[in-house]
Amino acid sequence: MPTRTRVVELGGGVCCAPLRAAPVSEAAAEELATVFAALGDPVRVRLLSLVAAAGEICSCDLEEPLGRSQPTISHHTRALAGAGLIVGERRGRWTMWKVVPERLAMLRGALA
Amino acid sequence: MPTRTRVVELGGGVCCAPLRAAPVSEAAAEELATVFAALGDPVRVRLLSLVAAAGEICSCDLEEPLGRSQPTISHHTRALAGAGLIVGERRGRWTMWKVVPERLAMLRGALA
DNA sequence: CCGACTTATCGATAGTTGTCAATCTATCGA
DNA sequence: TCGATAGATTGACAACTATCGATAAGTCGG
Repeated sequence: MPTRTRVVELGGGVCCAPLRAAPVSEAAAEELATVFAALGDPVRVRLLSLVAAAGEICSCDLEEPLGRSQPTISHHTRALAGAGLIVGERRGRWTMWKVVPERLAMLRGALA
Repeated sequence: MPTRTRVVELGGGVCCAPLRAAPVSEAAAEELATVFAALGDPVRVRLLSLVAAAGEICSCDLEEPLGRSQPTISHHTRALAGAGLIVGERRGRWTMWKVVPERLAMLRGALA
């Protein structure tokens, strides 16, 4: 059984409306919670921050600043990518990661 | 051992600067992750949404819409309150919950 | 093709968490 | 004081997760 990736819908999702506007549906809550859960780990918060600050960065340049092993870095990038917060592009030996600004905007919208 | 409340600093916290501006410190990441983790459960997302939409609501009026037992509701309100996202005020037999708008604004700021 | 390198996956483990039943504490009405 | 009600706490259990070592898969340089 694979590592339960929980990839969520991008763009066409059910959520975006502010939480306070009206009680959110179960489906929207599920999607929002998945994305928030992806940010619910300090290593991933810093990872996302590193990616955002760099604009583009490869996995190999994340190990040292985050102080985690290579498999653990892979685990976290996978989690953030599954939540749609970052995307990776394979470029030769490297996987270059970038943030998905619309995804962050979606979260801000939900918190508005 | 108590249920590891993980109450985070309110107001005087280390975070608020946008994630993308610069790699976030470990302390700031820890605080942000704690708050995001509190939102990383669909029941809590809907709970927060109910509180926000109602402006003020007691625990007893959360059980039915959320479809969870009373102890579970208490567990979730505790988690959200520990993250500073809601505050409860004991009023006679009831505990009335309200959202903490500044806390949501802090998260939006981090995602900006 | 071979060795070095980058990333992904697997397996194991320790720690965390969501859930409920049972129980306790506190408040209100009569 | 007594019974009813609201909420918190405890204990237990299943599910999930963060972490690493080992290994596999793919890519580049020579």
